[in-house]
Amino acid sequence: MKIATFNVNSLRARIANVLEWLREEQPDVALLQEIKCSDAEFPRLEIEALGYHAESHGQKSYNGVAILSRTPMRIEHRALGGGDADEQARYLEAVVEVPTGERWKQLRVASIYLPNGNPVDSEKYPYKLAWMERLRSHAADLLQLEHPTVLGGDYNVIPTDKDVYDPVGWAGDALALPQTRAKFREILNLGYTEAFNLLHPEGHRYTFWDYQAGAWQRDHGLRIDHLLLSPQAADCLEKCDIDKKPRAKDKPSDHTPIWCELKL
DNA sequence: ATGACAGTTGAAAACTGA
Repeated sequence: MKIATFNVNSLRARIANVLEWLREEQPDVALLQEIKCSDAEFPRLEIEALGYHAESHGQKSYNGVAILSRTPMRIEHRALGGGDADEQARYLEAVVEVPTGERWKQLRVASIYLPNGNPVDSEKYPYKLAWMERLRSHAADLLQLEHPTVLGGDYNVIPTDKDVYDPVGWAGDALALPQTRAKFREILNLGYTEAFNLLHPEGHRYTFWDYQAGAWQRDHGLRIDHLLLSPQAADCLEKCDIDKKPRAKDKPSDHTPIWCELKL
């Protein structure tokens, strides 16, 4: 069972890259962020032609998340609680049916596009922290189910200094501030395992490289896309890795996919 | 010190992103 997350930076602008990635890597579940299109504009036919069920929580121009699954799924939530005035499409949660030999199991997944929060002296940073608290609260509720759950996506959080090429230069950024990291740890401390860090604690492995200033060529990257596993999912974790190939292709997203393999 | 890159909107230049 391969679950991948990929911030595509516009699904319509990236459709060729995304379809090629799906064909080459064959994830069973793909969590997409920054699709930047409404549900009506979602390129459903091309994706379904590759054998995926597709659900989206889209928005015109900005944000937008989606879940692709090879097997049937049902949507559980289209937003986090506690955000009545929040119009931004940043959350989608589904339960996926997983064939495991003689019987089917269920895996809960969420596609998360956590706010960036810059500039930190604007209203955007408190919005980020409030959104993280809403996520923490919901993540706590999900643990009570005691089911395998993967909360994956673009967290816009650099968890530690080993997850950024220039820790000093980024210390005051919304992605790295102590408050941001502490809120992220609060979620982990509920009982979630950050899959990549568990299997690759060495650090300096990135999922994002800015388009500017030759960041990709110089490996000036950030690790901000994460897969958080409930205890029941972490028990099944076999592999986790960052797939740098899509970032090296023509017209790439500035993010690259990260995936994990679960043996449910 | 500044801008550098890419996408969206909408038809130029502003806004957003990380």
